[in-house]
Amino acid sequence: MFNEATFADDIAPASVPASAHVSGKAASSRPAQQCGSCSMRSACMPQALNAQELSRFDSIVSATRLIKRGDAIYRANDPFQSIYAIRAGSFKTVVMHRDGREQVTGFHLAGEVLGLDGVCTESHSSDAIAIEDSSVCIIPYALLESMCAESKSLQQQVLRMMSGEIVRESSLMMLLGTMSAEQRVAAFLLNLSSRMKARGYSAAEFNLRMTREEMGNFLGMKLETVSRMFSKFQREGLLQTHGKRIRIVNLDALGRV
Amino acid sequence: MFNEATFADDIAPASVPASAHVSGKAASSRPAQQCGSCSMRSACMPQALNAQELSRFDSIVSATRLIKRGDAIYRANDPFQSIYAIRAGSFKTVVMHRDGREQVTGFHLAGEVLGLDGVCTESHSSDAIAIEDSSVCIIPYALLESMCAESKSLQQQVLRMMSGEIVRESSLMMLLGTMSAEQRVAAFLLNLSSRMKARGYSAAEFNLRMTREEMGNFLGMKLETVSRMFSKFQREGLLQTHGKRIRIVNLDALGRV
DNA sequence: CGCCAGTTTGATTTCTATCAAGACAAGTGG
DNA sequence: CCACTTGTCTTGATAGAAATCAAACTGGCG
Repeated sequence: MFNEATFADDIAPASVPASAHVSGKAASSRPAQQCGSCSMRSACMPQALNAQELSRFDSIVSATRLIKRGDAIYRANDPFQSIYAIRAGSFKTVVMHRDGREQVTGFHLAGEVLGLDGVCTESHSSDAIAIEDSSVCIIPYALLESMCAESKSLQQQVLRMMSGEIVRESSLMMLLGTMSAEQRVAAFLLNLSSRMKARGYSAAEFNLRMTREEMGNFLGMKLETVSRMFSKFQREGLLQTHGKRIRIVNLDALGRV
Repeated sequence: MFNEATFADDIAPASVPASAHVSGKAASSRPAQQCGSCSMRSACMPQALNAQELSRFDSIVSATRLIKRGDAIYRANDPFQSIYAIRAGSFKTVVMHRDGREQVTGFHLAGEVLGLDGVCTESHSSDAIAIEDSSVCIIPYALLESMCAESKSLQQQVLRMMSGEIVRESSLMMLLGTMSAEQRVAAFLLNLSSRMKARGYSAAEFNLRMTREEMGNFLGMKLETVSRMFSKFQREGLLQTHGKRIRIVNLDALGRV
């Protein structure tokens, strides 16, 4: 049975009562929800829109879709038609090399938008794969583009999102290009911590949704190295781990690594 | 004396007669040129515009600016006001870590656009530094944004450019995250080769504008390693180097590394 | 001509990958 | 309920790649 992800095992944010989530239905596509009543609204794309724009925006968000763990919203070379706002759950985006090696280019949480890589060539250049049962809002790009021409604030929002993605990727290049394995893992944990916090969850204690191998593919190292770094931080008293359960004991020290 | 970069030491493309370049003047800012008569037009931003849009676009390109080797167009944390189209020359973009380590996030040639990282926070997140004497067109972002609201083709062009930058950076993450030093250097040379070719220069023989250290900072390795890989390719008969002068002897084999 | 930034090359160290084995937890089916 | 599978994670031993340290070479330029 499909259960919409609710971070039930993390410390829930006060602003997201469990009832705000739609109870699971196995259908893979459902009518759109209203952005105005979505629990992710403040973190999501239409944050900058006024009431009138919001209702217009609602009308172009055609549907939501449930994605099971391991399934893809889109894959590399799929024709580009829509972008996707994450309503609930988490995803990884992956670029593949012909020889099979893969690089995870990001982990994405609720409120974030996926698929902007497709604008440039009208086909996607990465896979977007759910790392837990998740749901997304489907935003047809052609309609979004049209509405951008009319709404300056939406246009600005889309451009800002794209630019933000560019900046995010630059800092990942910095991580991959200049940091040691130890520093990369620390930076990864801190980044995740602050994003969980921004969503109302505890910054110190949360569950990782990805495996050690996926982390390694993201951080440019092998899963064994990720594991060793976790053990190291634990020995040094910066961290407690129990499988995917993470507890950051000393956030400052982790930042100084 | 300032000499506007003309790749005079590379094999010149037939479509760019030397006279197309403005002769050097030490002034750092000059009136804008007309995009319609610019030798970079086909490779540059306004490629998608019709005559009327082009003239409107010309009017928002306020000026061109000469940048000497080593000087920056903008630096991290500078307020974001304009984006810059490279008329001639080459740049590197660099993100700095507090501890002084730097990651080169890209090398940029004529026709490419710099500064889109600033849209998201209204301040730049990287430095853009000329690696040879260069010139850029200044495109005030506020005006560009306004014109985007009116010209669908310009809006699309800007969105495509941004998306292209996202894709470019993803593939760089792949390079940094999964490839050996040897493969990175090979990929770098091939990439540069194809970009030189796209500009009408020889794909096989060109001058590097950056130092070994800058390449290393880009490729996530030390300058000595870059040098060793060059020597290795040379021993294997894939490449001939003489300082910054590069001659790719076996392009296919370089692609199979 | 000599200086200097940039480059090449060699010797050694350090870090991470690789290979291998075992631990652990969750889930399955008998 | 238990044996068993399976996927994930941890840990250790070793190999391999790149960094570091050091020295010498090159070519351009004042």
